[in-house]
Amino acid sequence: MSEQGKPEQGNELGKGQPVGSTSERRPPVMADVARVAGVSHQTVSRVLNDHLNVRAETRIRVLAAIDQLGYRRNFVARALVTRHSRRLGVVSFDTTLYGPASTVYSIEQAARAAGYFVSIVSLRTIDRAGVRDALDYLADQGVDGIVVVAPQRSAAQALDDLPAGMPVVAVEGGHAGDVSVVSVDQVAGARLATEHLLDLGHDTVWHVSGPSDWLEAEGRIAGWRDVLTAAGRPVPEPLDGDWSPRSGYVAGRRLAAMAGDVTAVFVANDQMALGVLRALTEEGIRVPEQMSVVGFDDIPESEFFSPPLTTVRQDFGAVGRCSIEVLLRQIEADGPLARERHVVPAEFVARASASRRPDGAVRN
Amino acid sequence: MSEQGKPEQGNELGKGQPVGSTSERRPPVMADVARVAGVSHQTVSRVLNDHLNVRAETRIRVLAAIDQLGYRRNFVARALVTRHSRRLGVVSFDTTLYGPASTVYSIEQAARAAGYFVSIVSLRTIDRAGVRDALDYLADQGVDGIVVVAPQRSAAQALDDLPAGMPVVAVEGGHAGDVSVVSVDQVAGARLATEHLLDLGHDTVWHVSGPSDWLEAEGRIAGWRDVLTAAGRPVPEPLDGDWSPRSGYVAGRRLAAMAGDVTAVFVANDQMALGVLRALTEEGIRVPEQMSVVGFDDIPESEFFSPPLTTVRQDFGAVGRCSIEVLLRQIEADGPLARERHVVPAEFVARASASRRPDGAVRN
DNA sequence: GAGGGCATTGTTAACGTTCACAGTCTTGCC
DNA sequence: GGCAAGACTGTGAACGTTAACAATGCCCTC
Repeated sequence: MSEQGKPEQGNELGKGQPVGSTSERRPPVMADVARVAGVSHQTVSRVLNDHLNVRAETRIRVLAAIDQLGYRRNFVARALVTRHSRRLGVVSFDTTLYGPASTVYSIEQAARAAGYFVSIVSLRTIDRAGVRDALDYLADQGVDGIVVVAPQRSAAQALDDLPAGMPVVAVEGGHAGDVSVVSVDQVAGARLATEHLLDLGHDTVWHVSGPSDWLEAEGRIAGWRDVLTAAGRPVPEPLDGDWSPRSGYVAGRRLAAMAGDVTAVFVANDQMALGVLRALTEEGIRVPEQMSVVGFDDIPESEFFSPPLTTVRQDFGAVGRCSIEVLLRQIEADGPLARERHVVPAEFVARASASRRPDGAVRN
Repeated sequence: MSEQGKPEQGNELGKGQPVGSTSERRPPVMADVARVAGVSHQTVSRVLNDHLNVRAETRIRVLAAIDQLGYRRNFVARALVTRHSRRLGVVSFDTTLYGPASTVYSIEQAARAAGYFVSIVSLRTIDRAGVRDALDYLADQGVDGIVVVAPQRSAAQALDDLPAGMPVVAVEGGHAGDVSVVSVDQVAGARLATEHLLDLGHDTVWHVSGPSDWLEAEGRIAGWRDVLTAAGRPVPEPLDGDWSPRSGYVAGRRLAAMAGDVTAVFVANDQMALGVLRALTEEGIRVPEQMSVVGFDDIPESEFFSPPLTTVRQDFGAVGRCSIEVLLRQIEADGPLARERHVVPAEFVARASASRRPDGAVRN
């Protein structure tokens, strides 16, 4: 603002930016390179795209000209004519949470390794319209394909009305209509947790669940219930949470009030498990001596909870990599492929927060 | 793969996708709309861009045609001619960490609210070349501006050689050469934490620091050291960590071994503080009765640590919003502006992990 | 040495939009 | 009724790349 009369983008810091023969200030284009190299712009294009049938000597001359002019290819123009932007879209919900953040991270890594860029839309609230809008925006922006991290039922439904012909992969998207899906085996993971607790001699296992709209929450409930039912144990009413530590704390207070009756809890994620642990500690209930707690996710903190949390690990990295593989296959096929379903196994992680049923507990 | 002879993108699910008069399968373009509305393509463009001087009746006819054909504007073609993509780039390091994840999230929200899309590059490792490459890639992709979440010294240095003429804002970027910077006041935050502990009667305060390359770690050390020095207290050698709970745990073991001498610790982030708490718990050292612990960040979990963690809150949302404001100002000015510096204040959050100096402690 | 094939290069036309300018049609005023 | 100003609309040319095809030169074979 205090400069000499608004330099009007003529910033001539000696940035070493080479200029062509003409005194243009606009960045050089293919035609400029062609002129310098003494070839046609098409030959420049061929060199850039690694076409065969370019004489080695010509290639060298072109590369030299590119170097001399500091030429950089204009991807926008390229995208216009090829109809491919080499960009992928990602729609996700609250990328602040550990799970989505990790998934998106590995998606980005995998995409970039394959030469694709990633545009992100993070949704604050989840509803069908919001997801649909995000998909439309991304389609308008010309992405070649979209990964939808759609862990809610309502988000998964929005996949029914996606832009025609757009390659899409749903992560944690449940049995969404036509689209391919990559997800962690929530049901099996929940089974592992519940079986572990039963194996330790507990009569039954209580459950603090995630929000009812979430498919993951649903899967974890299903696995937990399956095991209890199969073992002929009573199935207590789940206490609902919303993934937050606070909601776990609230549930923990209620569990504490039932201590003696309750000896084992499977909590649907580690953050809520932290809240449960806190509530139990406050009420003077020792974990695992009086009550066993198992979480889900294996966030980096879990190992250092008091006590270290027994939990179920999700391999978010594998989920991200797999989803990109599937998506790129669709994009490269350039036509509808049979829908794929991939399930990444969950892994049980035993630590110190679950142990044998306390002797004093009443067997009913 | 098992379909009838490769439908070749002719998926005729009755998607309600309206088609033009011709039997083209390609999406309609402006010229198609113009034909249907009986106007020129330029008039369609004017309607779309809210130009004045379009008769109301004409506008209605054009909008009707757009609706009928299901026309969607091609942003790539638009970007080619306008030289503006309405897309921003974000370069960040390990978006799995709470701080970067929150910052990137709020950047994305703010950008989208302003009508911009966001392309992300997450760096796995930080070095000058990596950051420079990321900047170049994004510039090639035609973003209108870039936010660099550059909390490391080496990343901040890479800002010295960024693409000429590209608007850039550094988040947590320290005193990076020419570019505008938005950051949280790390030094003041660390002061608050340290002063609080001194106010509680502790003779001095130990410190578990972040990795030395990080500017944030440096700022927190500076604030901590300032306060101790100003108060004439001994300044213990900081124990280094790497932000991870595990490194906090390791530091915590060492602190536990010195219990009695050490009565107060300021830990550079909440995750490491968790590790410290765990180590102290294992060694039977009660917090805060025997040792006070203060963290930094106020992650959602902190409130539910045992004991709930006294810490310093960073308003990542404000940082993200502010950085987008600054960046958009630069972009809209379309020329170099005076560099800006914005500092977001940190907020002290008192909980239960810090208390008065234990009586038994030796005053040296 | 003629002809076919291949390697190599050039020419022209898209891609779908916006910009610059040139028209045409109103409208109001004298 | 004529005229000018302004409202409205159309025409042609970019933007920078790739695709499609044509053209050239060379080598090898017969």
